[in-house]
Amino acid sequence: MTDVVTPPTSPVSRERSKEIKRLSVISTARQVRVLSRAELTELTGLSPATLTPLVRDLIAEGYLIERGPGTSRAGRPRAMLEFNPRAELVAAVSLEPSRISCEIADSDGAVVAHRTVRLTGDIVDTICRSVPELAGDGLPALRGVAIAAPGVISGGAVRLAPSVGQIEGRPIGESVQRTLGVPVVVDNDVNLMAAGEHAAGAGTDVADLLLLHVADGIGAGLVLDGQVRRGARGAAGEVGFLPLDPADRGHDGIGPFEARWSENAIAERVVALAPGRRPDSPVRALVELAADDPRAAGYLDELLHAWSRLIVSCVCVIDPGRVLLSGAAAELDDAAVGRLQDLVTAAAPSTTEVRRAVLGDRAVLHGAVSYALSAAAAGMPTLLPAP
Amino acid sequence: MTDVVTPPTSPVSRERSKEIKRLSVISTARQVRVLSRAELTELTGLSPATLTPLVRDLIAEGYLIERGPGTSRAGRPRAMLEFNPRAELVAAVSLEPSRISCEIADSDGAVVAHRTVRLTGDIVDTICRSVPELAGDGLPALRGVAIAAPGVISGGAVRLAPSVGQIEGRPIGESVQRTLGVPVVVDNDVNLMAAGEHAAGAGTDVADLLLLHVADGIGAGLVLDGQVRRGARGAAGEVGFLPLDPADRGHDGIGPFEARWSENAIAERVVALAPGRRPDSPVRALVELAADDPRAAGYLDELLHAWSRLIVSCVCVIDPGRVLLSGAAAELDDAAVGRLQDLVTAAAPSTTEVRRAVLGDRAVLHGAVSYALSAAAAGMPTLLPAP
DNA sequence: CACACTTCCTTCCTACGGCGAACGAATTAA
DNA sequence: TTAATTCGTTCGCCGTAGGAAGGAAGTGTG
Repeated sequence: MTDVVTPPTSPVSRERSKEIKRLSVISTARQVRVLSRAELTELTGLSPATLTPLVRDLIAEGYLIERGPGTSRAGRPRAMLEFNPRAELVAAVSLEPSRISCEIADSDGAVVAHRTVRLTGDIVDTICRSVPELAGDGLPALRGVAIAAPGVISGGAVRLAPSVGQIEGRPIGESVQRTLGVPVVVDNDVNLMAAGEHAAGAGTDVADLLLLHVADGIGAGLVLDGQVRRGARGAAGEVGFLPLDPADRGHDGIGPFEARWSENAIAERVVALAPGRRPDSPVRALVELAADDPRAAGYLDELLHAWSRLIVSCVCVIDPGRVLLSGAAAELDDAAVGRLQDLVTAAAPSTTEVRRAVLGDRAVLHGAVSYALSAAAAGMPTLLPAP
Repeated sequence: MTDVVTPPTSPVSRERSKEIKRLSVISTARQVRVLSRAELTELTGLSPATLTPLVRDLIAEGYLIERGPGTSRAGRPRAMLEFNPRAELVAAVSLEPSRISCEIADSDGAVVAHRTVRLTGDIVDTICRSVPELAGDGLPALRGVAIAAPGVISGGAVRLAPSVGQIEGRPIGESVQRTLGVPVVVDNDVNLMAAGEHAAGAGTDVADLLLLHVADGIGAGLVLDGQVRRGARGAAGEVGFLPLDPADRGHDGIGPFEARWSENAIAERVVALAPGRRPDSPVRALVELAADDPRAAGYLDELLHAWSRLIVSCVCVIDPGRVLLSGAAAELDDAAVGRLQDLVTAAAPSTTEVRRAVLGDRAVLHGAVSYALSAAAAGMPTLLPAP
């Protein structure tokens, strides 16, 4: 069948369209989880005759697992196929100040293996060693690597400095990609969270959303038309720099808004209101204080006003339709979220839902899974009719 | 074209991939204008054998015109093909308060025919009658219709009222589409301008840009990753609502920012500075005044500060990389634009170019052309290797 | 001027993949 | 047991893409 040195025959569409069909079946199966060939026929629009050999291949490759016959009223029962999430593994790497956390997850976002290593030596080397070790015998199923780089949210001088460019730009991603031989995506953590909430969290039902992450800094991740948008220089979502109050001043890498309304700033005020140990969750602490202490309630209201103006600003520019509160902002209780919603509704030019993000720490992981899987399907559009 | 009940043989990819190749050739030719088959081979990745019959068809259909042999160093000279812009016509319809202007343009944006009619009777009827009349015997070449609806920029109570929904939503677009049988896109004029500048103006070299249009109101059109983005409810770019100054108040459909810094508001101040007739171009008048009058210079500086904060806000949210000044904002002279650029650079978290839009009145038309042509190619992604 | 040489375009032909149709399989209803 | 029904598979036709080869139309060189 395969001669030696098969001359690369066709540049484009024959193999390509075959692969498109493959991916179409895979992604359908990934969504539906358990289905029969007959359902695949309906959902993908492919003819049964086309599906038979295709499904055979997918079973052989482990993507699909044959289950027993399903139920049906009459006629031959459907032979059910189950999607095997383990057939596609993804590595999510988080770069933190002095260490690297690395997780292997299946396409459900279930963590198969994880490890945290101190960062000694070269980042690229460390990643390229850790990932295969962790993946173990699942390595052939590795479909992609997503690397979450800090620096946009976490503030500090690194944020917009050239060093970030080195991390976000080619070097790391391309090096790892060359070594491991799978698609690699590098992005900042907030963008990944937004992708995660879109893929598996509080934004699965919409095509546009904005995730507002409040931590040491304030940043936003933006999903428009189903895709994370990074802007021309990757600085989209730098909402901590919004000039909402002429009195606020930023300094070296800290934007004016986040200088006053980030988790850090809130923590200081909370300490002033309730002297004692600096709380781990200042916003939660503030919400609790506000129940009894009028001064705290007043400050909370100030805070909500500030955040609402931030959200309204984003709505005016890109109209996300839904805003997800993440990080410290997710610690607001229902009443505070409701208040925020009201403030936004009053000032925004377009209906906008405000709610908490739901994935918490797992958002980055789910985002990484989503990135890596869609990187595998990159450029594979819908040649097929919509389901 | 339409047989009686043609039994649909294959649902999907066969015809589709053929059409993709067609469009790939057409769009390549549209860009390059004059080329040979050999160049098409390089640019599209299609094999010469595939191109021969395809090009033959395109010549027969008028898309391509055979020109004489081109020059070459050695070997058989290339038979040059010229793209015929007249092979694709587009209708651009502008809805204005009490009239409709309608233009037929070729794919270069050259106007073939135009007409303005008073709006009497039904909008849809008027459009469906005017377009074929204007197109005349070019009607078969009509590839799409783009309808520019006002209401986002022009302020007034209509802006976000339900009636806009009726214009922007299904009714008009779908009705016209059904009657004329070509793709119809409805959008607001600022979005079309942004698309126009991106396709044929000051943004052809970038994938992201923001067009800031100052008129009676202030609105922005947003191009991200090469596409106009409208947000979840089509309200992206409503930057007149930005809450940049707590003191500013909007009222019924007018945002707080534009209430103070739109062309209208500027005109009032200019009249106060230089009593007399209200100028047609208040910004230009202001710039001229500022040369001599310190008070005018002071106000101009205020204005530039305000606009710069507006621009910076947009940059913080979506990082467009380039901002185009349109409408009244395009009347600034070089010095003022430079000043604006400096102010933006000082406060923005990401490098951002500020420059004037270049298409002026023709921007909407070019945007309409771009919309209509890409609507024809909708869902036709790059199956082919990048040029 | 003849001859190679180069490059472009076309025609021929083959291999391949999609899918229509027919068929076998596995169950329920009668 | 038979009919009816639905599922899945095999067969084979057909359309198409593209490799290979060959004509076409020039430029250089002896």
